[in-house]
Amino acid sequence: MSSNGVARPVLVAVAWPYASGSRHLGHLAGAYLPADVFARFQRRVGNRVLMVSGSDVHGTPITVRADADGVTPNDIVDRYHAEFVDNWERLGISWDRYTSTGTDNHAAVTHDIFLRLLGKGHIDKRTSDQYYDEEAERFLPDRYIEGTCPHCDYTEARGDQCESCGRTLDPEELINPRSKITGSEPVPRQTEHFFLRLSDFQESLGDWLDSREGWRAHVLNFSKGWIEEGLQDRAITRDLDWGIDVPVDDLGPGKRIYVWFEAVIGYLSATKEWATDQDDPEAWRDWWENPDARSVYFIGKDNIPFHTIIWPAMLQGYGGLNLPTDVPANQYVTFRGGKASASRGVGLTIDEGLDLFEPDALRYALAASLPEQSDTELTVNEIARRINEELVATWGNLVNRVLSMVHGTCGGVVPPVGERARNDTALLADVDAALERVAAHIDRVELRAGLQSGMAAAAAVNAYLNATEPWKAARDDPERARVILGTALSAVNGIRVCLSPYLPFSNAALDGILGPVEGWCRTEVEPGRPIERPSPLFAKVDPTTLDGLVDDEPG
RNA sequence: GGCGACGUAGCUCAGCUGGUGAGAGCGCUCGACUCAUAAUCGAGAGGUCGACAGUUCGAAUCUGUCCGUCGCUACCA
Repeated sequence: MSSNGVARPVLVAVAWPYASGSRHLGHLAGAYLPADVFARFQRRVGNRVLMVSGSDVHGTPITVRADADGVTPNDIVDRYHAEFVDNWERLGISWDRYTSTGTDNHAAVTHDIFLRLLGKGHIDKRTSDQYYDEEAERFLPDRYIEGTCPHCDYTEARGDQCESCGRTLDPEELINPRSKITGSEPVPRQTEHFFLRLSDFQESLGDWLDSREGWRAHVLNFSKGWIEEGLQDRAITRDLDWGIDVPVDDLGPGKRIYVWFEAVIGYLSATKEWATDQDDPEAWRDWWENPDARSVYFIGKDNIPFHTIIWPAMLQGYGGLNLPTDVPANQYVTFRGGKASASRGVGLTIDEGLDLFEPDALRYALAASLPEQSDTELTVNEIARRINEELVATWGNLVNRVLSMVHGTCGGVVPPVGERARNDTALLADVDAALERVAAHIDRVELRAGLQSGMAAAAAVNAYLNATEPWKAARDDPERARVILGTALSAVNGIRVCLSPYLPFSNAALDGILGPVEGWCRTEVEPGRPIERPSPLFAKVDPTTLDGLVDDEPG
């Protein structure tokens, strides 16, 4: 909420997962989990949150994958879109709209932006030489050309990169190039493509970036680096038949809009799709045209230039739409020192993670390890350690110990508040301070620190219980025991609000036990409310079930 | 090759524009407690802040070189 307490529109824009394969825990920690924590917090403090994303279904890698599997691109897309939707469901990622770039609406919005930029002269048409497959009668994207790598003599090198030595290539460098489609030798031929004139925005983007405050240093550094090197105009069409068609027909067939030009437009088109679905087609404007609106883009660091350069350039060129308020890109989660990659079998896919751990437990472990400042090394054992030694031991156990005592010594009901002593009110003041600390951290997208502050409050309640020893008071001074336990219960009820953006499932369970809490505050649990014998909020992970898993195998 | 980072206690990480004797969590040691998922709480041990050189009254923090790791390099997204 804004400082004057007025609800503010907050657009939570989240990287569009690419439907070419399973997403892994690195993606989850990089974008989806932080976005969800942030969105849940913003909703709870009363802001008007719209959290949008969808599956990115176009582009060359998907056609390559389809060819390799002997199926259509649609088959690939349908398979992984369904998997993603299932992932989000199981993880409790609270989308307001999760769609895909394959909708008519998205194509229409993309065309609108393309045509506006074309009309304003920010898109122009250029001629270049490109390899052409005469047998297939089509131009070839770099990835569809294979040949021998000039650096390492690997014979299966692709036109964009050699997978053997890892160097990036231009297709002209390949020795004995051949078409991946027909095997014939491709020949250079003139082709036309549309270019986004990024150079038009060199100065305005530089000024904009210079005026950003509170952005992460690595995000700003990287973006300014692009500006300093000089922005190059960039082709935004490709020789492909899988993608959004070009809304002007003077390029001929076999051309599509480049995925990255249209994928970022998804943030806008998904918002419009949501509005239409609300029977309020103009509602999207509140997040895109209202100067008080905030837009926060959750992405991994590999997507930085698309969100801090290209998309802002498109928005500036289009005119009248809000540029990103912040792009708190995360670094990488690494496994065995390398970037997680489902395709190379490094790290766990989201599916695999969910098969091993409860959703809240997995969310906790990842949130505690978010790569906000630097790459963070993760292993399955580290996840289990976070769950067992931190989540279960400090928080899960606290809830269980308090509920058990209330059940056992207060006649199975929440005791009246009674007369609280100084140490009681001091504890509650600590919890209230924690609520403010956590809120400040989450609002600045310092999610690790926010979680840590919440856990510190839980540890303070444990210390309070050790000091006040209600189990002894229950024998000597039952009235005092009831006051202590009522105090502890109130503290728990505040802390679970601190943790609710991170742990939605267990928070919902506590809604059932303690009654729901609205807003970002600590409330007293209603006296007289029955408390049954509790069962643990989280199960401990048995480490022996993890033996021989992914990160113990050669990577 | 070029660009951007990173290398801080056993592990995972904080340390903003240089300045009270270098931090957190976990692990470890010792102690307390026994309500609680053998959970909790307290105390303690443990670091030449990658190496070397420099700037400075003073550097983990600035500069340079080197070593190591990683990412990006605009047709992967």
